[in-house]
Amino acid sequence: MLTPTPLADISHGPEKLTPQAFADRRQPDAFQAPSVPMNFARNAEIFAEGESAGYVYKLVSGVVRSSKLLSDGRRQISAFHLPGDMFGFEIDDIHHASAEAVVPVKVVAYKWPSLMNADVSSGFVRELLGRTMIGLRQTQDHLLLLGRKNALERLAAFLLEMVRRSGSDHTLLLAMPRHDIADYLGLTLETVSRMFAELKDAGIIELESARRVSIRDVVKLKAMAA
Amino acid sequence: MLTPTPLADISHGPEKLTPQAFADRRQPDAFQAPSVPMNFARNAEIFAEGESAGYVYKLVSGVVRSSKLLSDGRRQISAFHLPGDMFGFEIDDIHHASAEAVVPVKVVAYKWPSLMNADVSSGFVRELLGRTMIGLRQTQDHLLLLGRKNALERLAAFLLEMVRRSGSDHTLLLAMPRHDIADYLGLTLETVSRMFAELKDAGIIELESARRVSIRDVVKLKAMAA
DNA sequence: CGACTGGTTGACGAGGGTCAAGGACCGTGG
DNA sequence: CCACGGTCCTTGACCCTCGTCAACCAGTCG
Repeated sequence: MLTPTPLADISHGPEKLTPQAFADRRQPDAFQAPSVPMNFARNAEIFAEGESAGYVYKLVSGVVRSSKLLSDGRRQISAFHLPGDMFGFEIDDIHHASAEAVVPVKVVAYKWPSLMNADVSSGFVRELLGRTMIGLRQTQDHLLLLGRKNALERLAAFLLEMVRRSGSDHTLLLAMPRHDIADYLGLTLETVSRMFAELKDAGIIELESARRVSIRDVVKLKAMAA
Repeated sequence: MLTPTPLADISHGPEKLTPQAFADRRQPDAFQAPSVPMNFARNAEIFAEGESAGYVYKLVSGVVRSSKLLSDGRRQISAFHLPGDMFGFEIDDIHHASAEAVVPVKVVAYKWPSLMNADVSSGFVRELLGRTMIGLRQTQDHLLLLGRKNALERLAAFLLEMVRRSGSDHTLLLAMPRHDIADYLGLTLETVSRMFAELKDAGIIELESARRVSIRDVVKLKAMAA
């Protein structure tokens, strides 16, 4: 069930995975404490689809993507997690999506006591219910985007979501490459790139670099998001 | 906890909303009981997006669709609810999707005590968390379908989902029209119709009528669903 | 019988995917 | 210092899947 550890590209991350963090990751039982801090390098896998779900994660810093794969490699990213978000909780101890670090990431892992276990504190269950409900609502909004919006509307909605969640007013530093944005929006990276160009040509955004976006006209952007 | 119930009542009869049922629907406060039985006619609105959420519903018989609309009328159905399912619970007392009866429907409504209210029983919160988590997982699976599968794969997956959830082995009575299937799968009704024809021509299904589907080759159907 | 809802099928075109080439921007090493 | 390799991004040409528009058919109800 536990897949072999693939940390091929640790070297690309500015922040290396320490031996201790590496050990934590696959054998977190070594810790007796209720919460375990962990670090992951860029593109490192936090957990994989199908793996048994022994821990819940709270993101401290960085960005995480949750995704599902089809057998032929098609991928759908269901969410980007930002600091403060929790992820990885499941009802049946099996992860039904995988989670990877988009950039170097710090998390805190909590032992996950099979959800319906009676000795889980009521307050914790309530907190989790709130977070799960919010996640469900966001996912339903995303269904509408994937099922019914065109490419330009999808990118506009994505930029607005990122502005809102990152708390910045009109300048945005995207943590993820075009390929991840494409897999989040149900498009190809080429189409995402073309839509960026279209928004730029319309004077709605400015691209200081591929990852650094300035929103020049939020009103028009909201109008495009449908 | 999860009460399994026989498949939907799919009679097409235009069972009118009785005056009492209509009153229940908009002023359920008239009832003092903790649970209120209600009936809804085909296509009747159970609650609308944006409405305040005073009740949670448990489906007794029939089929319900949950959907969201864009301002120009594009619609995405996020789920079909079958008997035993619960729907309509929200974290902030505002419905973020609308719910309508696909066929004549019987539900039981429970007063919804602002979720984070301390006097909600812990058992109820746990039950709700379980159902919400299952809903979240199904919605994430649907993201993958909408973002990455083609028309034929979508219809195949839909038919398999309906077979599985209705508990039937290989004959299926679809409660919903092509238009609803299309809005669930992110397609047009014409494309849905063409994909039905394609599956029929391939000998994988048989169409005794538009709503009555026999699965002839489940293995091939599963292979098509990707 | 006619009106209405729901479903099928065909012709056509557009939106976005595919394939390919090339540019920008790294960090590393000669 | 520049060359090199790798990753990421952009842009163009072409084409295919699915949406649009329209006609027609099947049931059902009044």
